Amino acid sequence: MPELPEVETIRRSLEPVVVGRTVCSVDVRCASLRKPVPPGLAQRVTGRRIAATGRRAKYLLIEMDDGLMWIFHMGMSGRLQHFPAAAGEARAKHDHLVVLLDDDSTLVFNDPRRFGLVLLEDGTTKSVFADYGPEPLDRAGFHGDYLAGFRSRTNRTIKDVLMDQRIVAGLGNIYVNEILFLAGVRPRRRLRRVTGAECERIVDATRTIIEEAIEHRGSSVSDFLDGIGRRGGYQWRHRVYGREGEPCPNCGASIRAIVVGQRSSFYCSGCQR
DNA sequence: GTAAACCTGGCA
DNA sequence: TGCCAGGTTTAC
Repeated sequence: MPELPEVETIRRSLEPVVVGRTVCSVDVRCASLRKPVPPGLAQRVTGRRIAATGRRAKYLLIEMDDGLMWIFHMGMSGRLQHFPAAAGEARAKHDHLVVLLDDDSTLVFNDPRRFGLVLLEDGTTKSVFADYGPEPLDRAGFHGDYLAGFRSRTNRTIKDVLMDQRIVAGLGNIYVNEILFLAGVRPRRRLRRVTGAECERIVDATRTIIEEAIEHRGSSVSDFLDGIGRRGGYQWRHRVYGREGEPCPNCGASIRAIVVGQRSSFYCSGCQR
């Protein structure tokens, strides 16, 4: 589910209802996610106040008032959702973490497939973000020359490169398909064969698509919900993702589906070279 | 590089 | 019943 726009949407929806709240308790109902939930997590956050929310790549950050960073990754099927006091009692299947706040509301991490992650960072160990590339919306870090600079270092496809979190952090399968359509570049093209001008176009398209997607509060392809249970709206605006056989919005040709790097890819053979 | 692995659920 | 899914890591 959540790529950068979805995680940012979750963050924005949670911020007004969780910042300033104090954690009363944490019920870890299932600790076996992609990695085990850190032992002692409940003890370390209970009694602490939530100072801020943040996001890095596809990770949601909850900053505690003692500087401890509480980090969530949604994997493919994770949700982080806030429930007002009255609604807090009903527990659903796959509710792995239930956080009780001091206004009797709850923050619940639910993840059927358990590909998600819950982490704590206090600055004493190597951060999960240590090897991560720039944010796609960071003009200073992610620009045409930066992308072009990888051309001589790799023989990978442009799609594979854009999905690599060490090169640019936060893009996933949906948005890379959309970006490459807007930039007019086929997903199977090798980065080394992509021109400098095309690198610029790809960076521009990235900005356009990601900003649009955030504006529309992310894509609910099957079941994405934000932090207060709302669906996103960007799925209705996908130009190619999931649209095999439908007409290209530009030229009307039939959208094709192929597999690139084991992931479904969609493109228009008329508009993308 | 490429495939398989980790899981569950939904759909044809 | 089999295949597919927004992600990431690990093993040939």
